[in-house]
Amino acid sequence: MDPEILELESFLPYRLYRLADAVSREFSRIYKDSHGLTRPEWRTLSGLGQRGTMTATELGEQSAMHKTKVSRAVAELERRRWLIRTPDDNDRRVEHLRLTKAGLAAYREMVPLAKAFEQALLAKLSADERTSIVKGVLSLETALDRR
Amino acid sequence: MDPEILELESFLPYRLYRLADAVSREFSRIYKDSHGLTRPEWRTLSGLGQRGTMTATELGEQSAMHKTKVSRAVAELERRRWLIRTPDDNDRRVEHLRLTKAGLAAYREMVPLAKAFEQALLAKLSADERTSIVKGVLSLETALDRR
DNA sequence: CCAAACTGGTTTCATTTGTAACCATCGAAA
DNA sequence: TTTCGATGGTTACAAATGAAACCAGTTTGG
Repeated sequence: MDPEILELESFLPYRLYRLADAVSREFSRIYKDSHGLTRPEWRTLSGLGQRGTMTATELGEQSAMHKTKVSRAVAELERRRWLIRTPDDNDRRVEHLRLTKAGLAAYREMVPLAKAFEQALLAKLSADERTSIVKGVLSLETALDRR
Repeated sequence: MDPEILELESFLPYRLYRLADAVSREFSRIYKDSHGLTRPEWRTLSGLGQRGTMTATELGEQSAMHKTKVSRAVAELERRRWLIRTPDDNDRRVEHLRLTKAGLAAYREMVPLAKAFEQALLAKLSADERTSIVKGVLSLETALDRR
């Protein structure tokens, strides 16, 4: 392998990014086409749907989003009346977020679609390949965590 | 597994995206910190460094970028005098792009860093895990291609 | 008790991006 | 040859993003 040349097509960071981008783009149709949500909005909805109540900071940690993204996503979901904020009793900087009935309804509507999407994706792989991708992703995740 | 709830942390599209994002962010320091390049600019440089001469369309195909990204990246690299355009003899819409000496120098400087980055990343994994990630990514790539 | 450092969250501003419209030019078909 | 649809590439505009400044409230250390 020529050390002067980098073969982009086989360069792992590039392949990973391109793959994730393609998958994410495809998946985004579920929340974008149906409800016009952005990715941060979807993640916020999803996080609150899953956990019930969270603060903005917690949301950011759970869904790997910068706090400005969280802030804007929360504002938009609030505007839609899909979530409400309740001030924290002890710390007046903090607000607890949770979905309204409408927000929860939207979440519940999309969850099966999301799961179906993932299933369909994995269904294109052999059992062996499924093991590989899950294992490979996990190992890279943990490798990145400790550093 | 509760069918009403989606566990974001174990949802493959999310994990894939987060992983690629983290890796890409880390990697971007190589071209951003040293030369202030954006990702599309880096990919353009990289594509031309690897292949020698390409048209904008070919660049877009090779590096999975939308043509507006290519167009802007090419314009910027041209402004830096890192690449030059030569009109095609037969088709006057087409231009062939190639790196100048300065562009090539920058490319040659970054290639070893890029390779070292990839090596360092893979070095954190066991041989088994390395096989998994490569195999898993490949299988998903081909799964997405045929559709 | 008070200043200084810190934290949760928002806003501002510049940059990046995506979509669509656009301008050539080309190729095929009438 | 003229017309019309496709193609290579750029541009305009709106929306999404990131960095840094910011505000309010909280904790810590002197």
